Amino acid sequence: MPRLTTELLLEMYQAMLDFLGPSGWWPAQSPFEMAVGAILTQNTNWQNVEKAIANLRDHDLLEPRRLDAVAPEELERLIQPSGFYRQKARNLQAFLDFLREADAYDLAVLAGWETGILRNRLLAVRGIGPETADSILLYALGRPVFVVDAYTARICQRHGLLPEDAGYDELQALFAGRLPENAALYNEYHALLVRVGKGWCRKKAPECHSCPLREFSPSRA
DNA sequence: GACCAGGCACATC
DNA sequence: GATGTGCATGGT
Repeated sequence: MPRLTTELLLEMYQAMLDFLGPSGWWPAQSPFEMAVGAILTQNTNWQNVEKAIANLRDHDLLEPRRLDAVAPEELERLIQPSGFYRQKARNLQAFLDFLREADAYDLAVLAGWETGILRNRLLAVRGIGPETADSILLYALGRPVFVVDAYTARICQRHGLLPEDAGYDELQALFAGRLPENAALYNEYHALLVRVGKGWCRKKAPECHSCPLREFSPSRA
């Protein structure tokens, strides 16, 4: 197993960035829209999420107070294309409950919260687990929190960067413990990992020969 | 028609 | 604490 250093992680980052260019994540017009997208994209293709977001936008509902006033059946209908729509309607409502109770319909209010406290509060919301909480913290709120997902795990496993049984927290610590605490870096790093995962490090038929990370293999290190 | 997608909650052992 | 299962749509 290669020794995992800050230098190696930054080399991987640069290799992906050189090859793919900046990602421009997260595609959204407001922090609230990003948070909604983070909930809707759980185990779901982003294309389907875009349809649900477009429905909400068409009804001028990408705003906490108005979305909070929508009937559950109507919310289910609008987000139906994103799949798991009954679950996700409940989850969105739970998130809106949190915002209302925190007096944070204006998400800028959350700027006054310490990151660890806020993360725990998000994790207490039904439907928000580690990845969704961290996505909201990083992409919607600009906190330096490294987001881990299925692609991150797969890439790390394929490249022998960690034991196969590593969990979310270990995976996160692998990056966060070695990289400078920088939200912009974490943002782009995660986005690049997802793009590499989609493009090359697929479950079936991986395209390792042309992968931007092909030089970072266990055999080389 | 099977497989996959930027997870999570809940039940069970 | 680990493992299994339901949730649901749309693209490949």
